[in-house]
Amino acid sequence: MTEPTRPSVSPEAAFGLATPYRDVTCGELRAGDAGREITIAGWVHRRRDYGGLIFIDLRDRYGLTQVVINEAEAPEATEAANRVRNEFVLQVVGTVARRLAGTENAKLATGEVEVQARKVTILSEAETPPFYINEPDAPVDESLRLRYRYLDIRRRPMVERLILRSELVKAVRDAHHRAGFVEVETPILLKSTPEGARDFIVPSRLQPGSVYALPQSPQQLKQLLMVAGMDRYFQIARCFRDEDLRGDRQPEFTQLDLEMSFVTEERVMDFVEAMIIEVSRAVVPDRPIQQLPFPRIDYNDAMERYGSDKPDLRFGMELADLAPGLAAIGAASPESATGFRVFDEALAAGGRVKAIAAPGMGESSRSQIEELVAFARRFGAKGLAHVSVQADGTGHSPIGKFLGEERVAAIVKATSAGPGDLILIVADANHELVADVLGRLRQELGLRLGLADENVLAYCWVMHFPMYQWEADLGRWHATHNPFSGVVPEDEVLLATKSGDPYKPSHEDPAGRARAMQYDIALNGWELGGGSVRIHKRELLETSFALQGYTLEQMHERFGGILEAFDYGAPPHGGIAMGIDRWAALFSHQTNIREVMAFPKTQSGGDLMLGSPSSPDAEQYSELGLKFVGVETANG
RNA sequence: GGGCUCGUGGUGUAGCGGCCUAACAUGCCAGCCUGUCACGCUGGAGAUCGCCGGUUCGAAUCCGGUCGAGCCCGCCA
Repeated sequence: MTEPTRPSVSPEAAFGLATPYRDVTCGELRAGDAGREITIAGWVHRRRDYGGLIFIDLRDRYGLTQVVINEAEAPEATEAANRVRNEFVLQVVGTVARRLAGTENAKLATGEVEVQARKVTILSEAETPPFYINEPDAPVDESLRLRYRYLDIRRRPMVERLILRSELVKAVRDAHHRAGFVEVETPILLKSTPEGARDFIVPSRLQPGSVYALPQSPQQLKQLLMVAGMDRYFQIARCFRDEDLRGDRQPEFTQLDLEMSFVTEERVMDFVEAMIIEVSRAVVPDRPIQQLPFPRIDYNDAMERYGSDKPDLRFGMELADLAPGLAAIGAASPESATGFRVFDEALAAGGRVKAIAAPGMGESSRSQIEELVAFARRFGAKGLAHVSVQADGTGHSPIGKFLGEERVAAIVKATSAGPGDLILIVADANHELVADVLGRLRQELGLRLGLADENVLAYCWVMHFPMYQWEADLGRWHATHNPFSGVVPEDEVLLATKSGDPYKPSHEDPAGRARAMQYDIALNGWELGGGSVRIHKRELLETSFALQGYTLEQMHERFGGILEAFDYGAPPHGGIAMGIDRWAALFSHQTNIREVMAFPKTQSGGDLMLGSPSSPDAEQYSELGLKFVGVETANG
């Protein structure tokens, strides 16, 4: 205590919003405050000048308060107010008064009162802003918003989204602390982690020629924390991936990362589900959760029924398999099973013929259908057949002449389509392609047709992903999600190759049928997160890595730390990572995560406000032992 | 790496071969106005149409390139 005479300040005062510049914020005055002498500060939202009487709407993040300056009563304040323009920062001293009867503004929370100014001080002047800050609905060019992000954030919608995000993170932290989790920070300067995406690299000055990698996720570290006995860890972690951007992908983003020891799949999912419910109710209490407990769907079922591993369950429009109905009718001719060659070929090659029924689209014009065909082709479909269901329930189709009435009727029946619906059919030898194209069509049309209630939160689990996908060009298995994911216990025996040597994998290995203890959480058609129970036994991990084509040396180079740690007593453990940006975006009814990030990057990875990335200066180059050798281009 | 869309006063848009000496709204500036809240009224300033090149008698308008933003495919969970 160097200042023993300094009076102590109460926490109420220290925590309060009052400051030497203001007694109240712009959002809190009510009728009951009438008569108070106050000082208030904020930005000029709008100014209305009557000559002799000036109204100023003063704004801060808490709200808007009307200030009145009456020339007859406050000539000096009027002089200042005459100079005031939009976005000036003011301090106003005055009296809170009820507004004259009939002049209240019901649109404002503070609309019953106004501040009658005695003194107006200009704390800061302002240029005319490059876009409207006081009109939340005015369209603004994206690059202007990003270049002047500090002005964009003054706008109400951004304020609300950033506050919502803050509440989301707070609710997440509260839930985890209550469940005994410890929040541990992990390094940003890290070693390359085997996630599959490109790393961001940071050159080392102390060890020239060496680099750090920014974490794609704290995956290995959280497993090490389990070995370390932390038991329950979580982190709101910044992650980095050097891949091309999308509306739902930024080069740096935030994950809720968590890991638990001595758990099964069930136990992790139980906690995560309860946590999600609690967070949802805390942050968006008005939005109903469609189904509790969350539906749990096997990966294979999700692909069969929705054509997606992140199905939007807010609407039906499930994929229907047309093959059984067509087969029941028998061959159309000795040469053709269905009468339509495209279907015949897909089925003969072991592929699929599947369809969805788009409600009310039966009257679609030729060009509207063409647009759907183009959509399907973009995702690899060779074509898109359609059947429109007539008022009498019969199907009408350009391919009807090949299929015949009976088969068209079978298609209508298989899709449960009704009058006025449009059935869209994809046939291909590749069953994954059929699912993918129809899944994308389903999602697109579900949104276009307004089938998805925008208010509903439809969470669901997707489980039992295949452990591996075959990479034909590399001749090896590749972990579908995380290379540490454990295998479903009864499938452990499948972690083998036909050849018997795990280093000689082939497409026909039993490993291809093994299911992972892997679970994804989807929300309204977005992948919100994914996790797994990990392999904690070293031998099993080595087998799994071998199947993925890693030799022992490669294994040690990339995963040496964790392999060694596993020799010192690793508990069974599992966890999950969830996209905080996506969650906040979905809570805010946004389709782009930029809208819930304070300072996002453009699609080309730049920051228009600060001008990053930028060239290092000469000194930085030499300190780091780096030299720019140019970029290879097509024409040299 | 590729496809598509956009780029016109401060902002948002219109104009899409000559009628453009570029229109509208809003903002901005000045004046008037004592109860508005997207205040109102009057007047004024403000863009050579992202940039470079080409086609043409003539280009904001057509073509090519380039830069920037967005959406998407590939990529990425």
